[in-house]
Formats: sequence, C-alpha cells, structure tokens
Amino acid sequence: MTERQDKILKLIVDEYVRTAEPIGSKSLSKILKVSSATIRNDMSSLEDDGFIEKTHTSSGRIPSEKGYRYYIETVAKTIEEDTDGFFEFEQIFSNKEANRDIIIKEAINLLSEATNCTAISLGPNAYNSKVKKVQLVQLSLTHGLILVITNYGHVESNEINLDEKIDVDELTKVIDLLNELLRDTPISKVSEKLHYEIEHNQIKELLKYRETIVDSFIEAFSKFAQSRYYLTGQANMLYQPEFNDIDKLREFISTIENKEIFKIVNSEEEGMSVKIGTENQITSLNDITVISSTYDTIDGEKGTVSLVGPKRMDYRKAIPLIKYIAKHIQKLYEEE
Amino acid sequence: MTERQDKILKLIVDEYVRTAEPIGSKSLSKILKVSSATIRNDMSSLEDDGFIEKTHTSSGRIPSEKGYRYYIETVAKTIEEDTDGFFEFEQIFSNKEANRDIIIKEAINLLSEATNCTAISLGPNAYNSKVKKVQLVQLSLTHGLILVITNYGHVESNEINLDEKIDVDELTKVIDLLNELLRDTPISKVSEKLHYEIEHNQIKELLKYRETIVDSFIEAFSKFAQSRYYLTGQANMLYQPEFNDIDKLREFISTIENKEIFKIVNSEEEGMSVKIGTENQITSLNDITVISSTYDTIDGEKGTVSLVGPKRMDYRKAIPLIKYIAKHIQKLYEEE
DNA sequence: TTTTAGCACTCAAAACTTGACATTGCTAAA
DNA sequence: TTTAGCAATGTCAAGTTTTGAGTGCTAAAA
Repeated sequence: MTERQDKILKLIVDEYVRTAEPIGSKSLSKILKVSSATIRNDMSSLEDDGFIEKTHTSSGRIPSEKGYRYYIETVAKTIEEDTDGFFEFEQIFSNKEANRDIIIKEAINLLSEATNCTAISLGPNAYNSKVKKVQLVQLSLTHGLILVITNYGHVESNEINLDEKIDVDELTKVIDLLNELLRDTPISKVSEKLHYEIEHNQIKELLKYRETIVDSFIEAFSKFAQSRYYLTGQANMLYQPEFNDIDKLREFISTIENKEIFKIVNSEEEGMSVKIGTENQITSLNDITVISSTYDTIDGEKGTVSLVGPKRMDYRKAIPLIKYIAKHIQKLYEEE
Repeated sequence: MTERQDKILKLIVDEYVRTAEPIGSKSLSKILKVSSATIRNDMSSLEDDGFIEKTHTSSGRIPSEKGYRYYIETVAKTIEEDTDGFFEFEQIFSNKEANRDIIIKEAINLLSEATNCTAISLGPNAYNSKVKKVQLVQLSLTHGLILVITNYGHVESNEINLDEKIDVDELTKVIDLLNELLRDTPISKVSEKLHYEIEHNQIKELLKYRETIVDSFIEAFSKFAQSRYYLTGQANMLYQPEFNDIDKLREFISTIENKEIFKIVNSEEEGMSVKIGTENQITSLNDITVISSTYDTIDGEKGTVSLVGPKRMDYRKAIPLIKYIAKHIQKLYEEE
C-alpha cells in the first residue's frame, strides 16, 4: 500500500464515521490536492485489496471490515492515551466519597453519551472474593434470612423457611461453625469445601442435622456467580442511521434483552479487544462493533467495560476512552 | 346504541385486535347475516358517536379510544376471572419452594410472553417495612459495611470508610444502640426518629461522636426508597405492526430507558387501571395502552403489575390475567 | 320503518416511469 | 504516473398509473 493509499483509506474512514455517507473521489481530491481520477485509481486498488467497498456500482466507497481493522491497528490503537478530552471522566473518578458501583455507573453513562453507543459494565464477579462472614437473621418464627458477605462488601441473601420452630442456641452453633469453616475461603471453593467437611470431619453431625440451612447457604453462594452488569445508552444509539432499518433495530433490542450480547462481552480475552461485524460470532451482531476491555481486581476477579455500536463508530475516541475507564476502574479496586 | 351496533363494535374490536387491519362492512356482513349496506349504516352511526374511525375516507373502520373504552367496560372488565387458560400461571404460583422475587419474575415473564407486550413489576417498596436489624461488618482496618435488614428479608448495604482505626468495642455499643432504637421502626420513620433521638436524648453523645456511621446508615435506609422493578418483553412487543414506524419504536425505547414509563405505572390509583392512548399524560405513550393493577402487602406496602402495549391489545386476555397475577402476588405476601 | 342491491366515488398502496445527480471505469493525452 | 474527459451505472425523489378494497347514497324491497 502506497503512502497515498494509506492516507486515502484513513480519510475514508474518518469521513464516513463523520457523515455516514459513502465517500467519493471528488471530495478527497480537494483534500489531497491530486485529481479525482488519481484518487479513483488508488481507490480501485484499495478495493481490490479489500479495504473498501461500494454500496452499489456507481457509489462512493465505504470502509470494509478489513479497512476498519487496518485503521484501528494503525491509528486508533497507537494513540497515546491522551486524557485531554476526558475532563468529565477525571471528575467522576476523582470523587473519593462515592462508592465504587456508583462511580462505575456514572462512567458508563458518560461513556455511552460521549460515543452514542450502548455501554456495558460487567462484573467484577465475586467468584474469587473471599467470605468475610456468614449469618442468619431470624425474621419470624418460621422464617429466616441467610446472609453472606465478602471481603469487598458484596452481600447476597437468601430466605429460608424453617418447618420447626428455630432453636436459637443450636442455630448459633451452626453459624459459628460455618463462619469458622468458611472465613477467607474464595466463593469459588465454598461448595467444595462444605461438602468435604460434611463428609470427612466430625462437623458432619451438626451440619447434617440442619441440611436445609446448609442448602440455603449454598444457594446464597451461588448467587455470587450471577453476573452483575449495568447497561445503558440503547436509546442514543438507535438514532444512528445504521438503525433506520427497522428489522436491524428489532434484532438488536432482542439481542440485548435476551442477554446474548453478554456472550460476546464476557469473552475470555484479556485486555483490549475490538470485534468488528462478522468478527462477532453472533449473527445478530454482524453489523455491530463491540469493544471490550477487561480489568482485574487484586484478588483475581475480572471485570469488563464494553461499548457496543455500529461498525461506523468513532474508534479514535472510543478506544482510548475505554482503555482509560478500565484502567481507572481497576484503580478503584486497588485502593483498599 | 342498538343491540346490533353494540355487536358490530365488539366485532370490530375483536377482529382488529386479531388482524391489525381496518375492518370493512363486507367481512362483518358474513358474520352477522345482514347485508353489508346495513352494517355500513350502523357503522356510520357508530362513527358519528365516536366509537370507531376511518384511517382514510374509503377505508374500513378501527376502534377509537372511546370504542376501546366501551369495549373494556362492557366486555373485558366484566369477564368473570376465569382461570381456565392460566394453567402455567397456576404452576408458577403454586411453587412453595421458590422465593417471592423469583415467582414474580417468572409470572412477569410469562405475562409478557402470553400477551406480546412489555410487562413490568414494580415494588413493593420497602418503605413501610420494619427494621429487623442493623449491623456493621468490618471488612478491613479502614473499611466497614453497613447492613440494614427488614422484616421481609430485604437487605440494603452501604460501604463506609473510617478514617481512624475502628474501635470494635465502641462500635458494638453504637450498633447495639441503633438496634434498640430502630427495631420495628418502619423505614419511612427511621430518619425522623434518628434525628429526634440525637437531638433530645442522652444517646446524643454516643451517636454524635460517630457521625459518619449514622450518616452512612441513613444513606443505607434511603436505598430502600429506590424503586425495585423488573421489566421484560420489549423485544416481543416491538414486532407488533404498530411499531413498524421506526420513530415510534425509538421513542418507545427511550421512554423505557429513561424510566418515564414508571411515571405512569407508578400512579397513585388503587386497584385496576387501564389507560388508553391519550389517557396517558405522557406524549410518547399516546399510542400505547398501559394496564396496571396494584396489590398490597400486610404492612401497607403497595406493589404494581403492569402491561404496556399497543392500544390494539387483547384486553379480553390481558385484563383478567393482570387481575389474577396481582391477586396472587398479594397472596405471596400474606403467607408469612 | 328497516333492510337491501346497486353504483359511483375515494383513497392507499404497489408498480412503474422519469429525470437529476453523483460517482465510477476507461481511454487517451500530458 | 497523473490527468482530463466522457460514457455508463445505479440511487433517489417525484410523478403517474393501476388496482382493489371500501365507502356513501339512492331507490326499491321487505
């Protein structure tokens, strides 16, 4: 690819992102100070190489997925993280009062607004968080509430019915035992550990006697595995011209509502990932770009920040922004 | 209105609900065994009275809002609650194992599926629930987690930073005091009560000393006031022909995403309410029907089950269904 | 008085036509 | 290697025609 072709490709991406209209040779000739025929020759060869395509025989060109990919690798990803335009984000992250969840929500809201895309925060899972405390609160004679609290202050609860009247002393014993057993155990190991202890140690007697309670605790633990997410900005995004096709629009809403989108967002990939169109394995996302970045908490949890929008998205802005946000969310988890 | 006119109106509603096409005189003449000219005369007079309207001069008729209203008052609302078709709902509500939130979610999912509308469960608020227990769990040297638990087993938590090292003994005293003070206080009265006690009683000293903690508790209490909701079925609904107009569709998604819909759903009205089109005060819902039914918990909380869909909705099915669901959710709260 | 048959009329929707326009590919000359 | 020039292509918007479903009205029948 010649230098001019490289320039033309990047201009096509930039202009198309801005206007959502195919780019013709004439408009570029003004910028590049060569004749439109020259541009056409270059365009033709860029098209042969698969970087751009026509919407119909006599139309201007739009970037192909390969074109976007080239653009991202050579431009967007190499931009030094430049926090110049990120003033509002800096404000959000520098607020030492607010708690983590609220900061994340605000950042995601702003991300979606700034890009007109749908923004998603996923996790972090509490899967590697450690049990800080388990507890049983008696609500009525026959009702109790089980509580599990992790070292990050994440709480899950589960209601239980107790057929017989609760014997408080005995219960206290069970809970004390569970606390002793499970304190500082990662959530992921809890079930295994409980079963092991029940099988192999003296605890057997005490725990077996109260099977309902143990089961209910296990259920409560399993709730930590459910993904916690925050998703926003559908409405903004739908006004993009890509969604003038009503069936595309419906399909996208379905993909969000039935949580298929999380299959993409929650991928195993580490760090930054950009999936353009058909690079997404899900058919309904074949016209969509998904950008994700993961972050890690100090005890091995992984969370994800993602942006979902049309392929024609402002990568120059979005990619550094997501990097920045993921980095700062990670920081929130380091400040313990 | 003559008997035949009444019949014609009801047939127009039924057919239009089924086909989404304007109904002509010819199709009705087959059903009613009178000539199409006769039907036309009756239609003309129904139109004069505002029950039906034309989409253009030579089109068949569709029900007006007044027509739907008549239909609902004379047909749908008077249907004996007939649990015949409700087998799957019965199954959901007869599951004694599952907890309330899950049962409600399942019922709402099924409601939305059965009607192809968006279904919403709102509340019940925990505003009148009573404090069962407050608690502070130490997470690290400088971090704690505040917990508030209500008589219904609803938990809210709030993280706090403690600038100084936490003095466990003293903290225990504060918590014990708060428990003593607040136990069985309705959430709505907590803030008032706390402030009163701080001003007027000896407790003053102890509580004032730990202002951060009290503030954090107040913040935790305020979380109960946030509405808890579950919303589902947008995707199904959007495939209805009413949403072939892309801007209507976008507008509706926006109304949902920015939570405007809750202004309608969360109305103060008791019992069953059906708002057709412009009966909704919000412009973006002027082509939409919202059906809501409230239910009450034994301690004065109110919850709402709602269905949001096109005006052309199967009222015969939807109205009894919502009544049924609201009644059974209420039962769930009586079984304590 | 009510119902019906018959007919002219209306309008939306779909199919087709047309012209303006942007853009391309190609060719031959610079 | 670049450029000017020009025919060819296909979209889009606007206009036209055709079709068909449905109405309103009138006069006759029940």
